[in-house]
Amino acid sequence: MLNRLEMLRIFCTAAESRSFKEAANRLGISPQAVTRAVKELERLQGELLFHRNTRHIQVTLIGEKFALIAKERLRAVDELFQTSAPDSGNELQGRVRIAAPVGFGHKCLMPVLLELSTIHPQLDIDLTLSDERVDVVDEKIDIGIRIGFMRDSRFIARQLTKINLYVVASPDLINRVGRPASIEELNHLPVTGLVDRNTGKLWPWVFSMDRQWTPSITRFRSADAEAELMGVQNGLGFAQIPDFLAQDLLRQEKLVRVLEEVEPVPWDLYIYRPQRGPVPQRVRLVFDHLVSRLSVR
Amino acid sequence: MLNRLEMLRIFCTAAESRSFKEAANRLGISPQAVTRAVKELERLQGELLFHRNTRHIQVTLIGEKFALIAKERLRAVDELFQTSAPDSGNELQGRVRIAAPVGFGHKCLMPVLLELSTIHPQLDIDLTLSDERVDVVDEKIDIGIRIGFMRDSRFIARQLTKINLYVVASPDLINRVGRPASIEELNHLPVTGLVDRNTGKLWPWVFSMDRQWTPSITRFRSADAEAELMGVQNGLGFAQIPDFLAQDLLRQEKLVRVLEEVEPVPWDLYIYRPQRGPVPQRVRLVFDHLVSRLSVR
DNA sequence: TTCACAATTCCATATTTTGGAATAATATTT
DNA sequence: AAATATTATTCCAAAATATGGAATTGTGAA
Repeated sequence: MLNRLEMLRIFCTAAESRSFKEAANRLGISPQAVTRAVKELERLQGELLFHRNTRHIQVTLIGEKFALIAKERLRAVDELFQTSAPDSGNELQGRVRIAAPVGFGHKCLMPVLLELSTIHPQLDIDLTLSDERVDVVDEKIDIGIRIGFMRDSRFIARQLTKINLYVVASPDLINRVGRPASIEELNHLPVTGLVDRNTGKLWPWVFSMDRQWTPSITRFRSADAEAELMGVQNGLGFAQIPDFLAQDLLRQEKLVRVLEEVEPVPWDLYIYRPQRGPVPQRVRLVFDHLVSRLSVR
Repeated sequence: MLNRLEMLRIFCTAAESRSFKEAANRLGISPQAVTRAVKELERLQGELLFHRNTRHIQVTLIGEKFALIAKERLRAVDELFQTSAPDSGNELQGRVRIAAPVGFGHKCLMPVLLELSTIHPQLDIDLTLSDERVDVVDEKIDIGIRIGFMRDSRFIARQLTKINLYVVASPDLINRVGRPASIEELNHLPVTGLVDRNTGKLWPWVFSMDRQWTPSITRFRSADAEAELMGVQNGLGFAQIPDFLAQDLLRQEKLVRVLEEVEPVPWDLYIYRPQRGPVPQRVRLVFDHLVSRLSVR
């Protein structure tokens, strides 16, 4: 690893991640690369930067101090390469780059953005939908929406709403196989699964009291939540899906909610934008609009 | 050029040099690399950083401003990699260990070191002269001088000067046996040989177009180039010796240069120092002084 | 205990870097 | 004015370096 800048970047990201794997995902590189970079940095510094074994990492005291300084200096150099877009920041005109989870984007964001676009036709909305969280994306956006709070001073964040997760199935499936009375009974019922793109594995279903359950045998699986939802509508199996995807279908009684008594505590959805530089008028406009339209009342 | 840190380093050095070639020498890289790095940086910045043609460079106004900031941030990052010196590295006092080839050491290095020692009497110069490969790491050398580039990222190297190799003999020997008109004729003339301490064999003489010739019968041989030179002065035979040993004697007409038309391409002499750890002030001082006094003009 | 998974190592493969050779352009010398 | 020398540049084959899949090791959880 001769590229010291990348070395620092990897280290700093790792220091803020819960595992090298997570850091690797955020940077869009392989875990091996993280291992290598950290090791090399440790060699250069002559200091252990992480306590780690095969199952756990923990940044050392020295590592933490180093990360603090390195982060700042890294930012300073990165800044040199940000081609200062000579954009007229005070116009209500121009591009606004937004990133959000796929399902939420389709169901909730699009309606609001379409509305906005009608009111302000000069806006050029650039929407990136992805369920992964990638640093590279964060660096190139004006506004982001994601689940979970972001502890990162480079961004300012606001809570938008809470997301409930429902276990649902189509009415005819329930007629055929009945309702599960407990989490365990899911093992004997047909289910569909949502694939985590990072790992290729299924997302575990979550329930109250931090209980989890991961489907083993599925009737259908996909990394696309909406494809899964279609499968569920057509009676392929039970699924756990977020409220914003389910609401319409529940109201139309095309889906039925089950296991309501063990539903997990709702997740928080946040909207955030980078702190960097002056915030162009148009970004503030879109940000404020999204906050007001998507917030819990 | 993916390594942005090196890109900045090259650009900053170029901005302070009178030519890309000079910058390349100072960094121990090729001029092509400088061209490439600057070009790439210009592409990234979308700005012309140098006015230049094939004979001249001139940093632009924008380039100069950029260099000013970049230099500072580069320094900040570099600093992260200088492991905090627990030893009194910041004094202009203390030992500096230098390794160099014997002949070069006597003729070229000593005058400069004596001068340095006068200016900075606190310096303790430890000079190791040897024509064998020295293990720079094990021997804890601070500064080394050797022929040929060292491709080892643990060191930073700079080209010092070029070394020409002359075939010479004393005037009276030439009167007696005449001048060789070709390399082959050396076989029938008295020669002296220089022993390679590593192998015990004679160093081959080198000529243009990669031709080599190894003495078989010699009148005198030694691993000490200056002993050989004395032999040559006293008419023992022809010898191939580096310019810095011959120059004075040639000027005084105590030696005569022959076979000038087949002299080899000059060799490059490099000075280098370990990258690792903090570079003590005194080492930097000596290094820079040697570079400035021993460089090709 | 077994299982699952993260960190790591190894290594073949892919990518990037490198500097020599050739070229082009211009300053300096003849 | 012509010749010479030098420098920036481009191109390309070779060398150096980075990359990630496969296998290994170790650990926490079931």
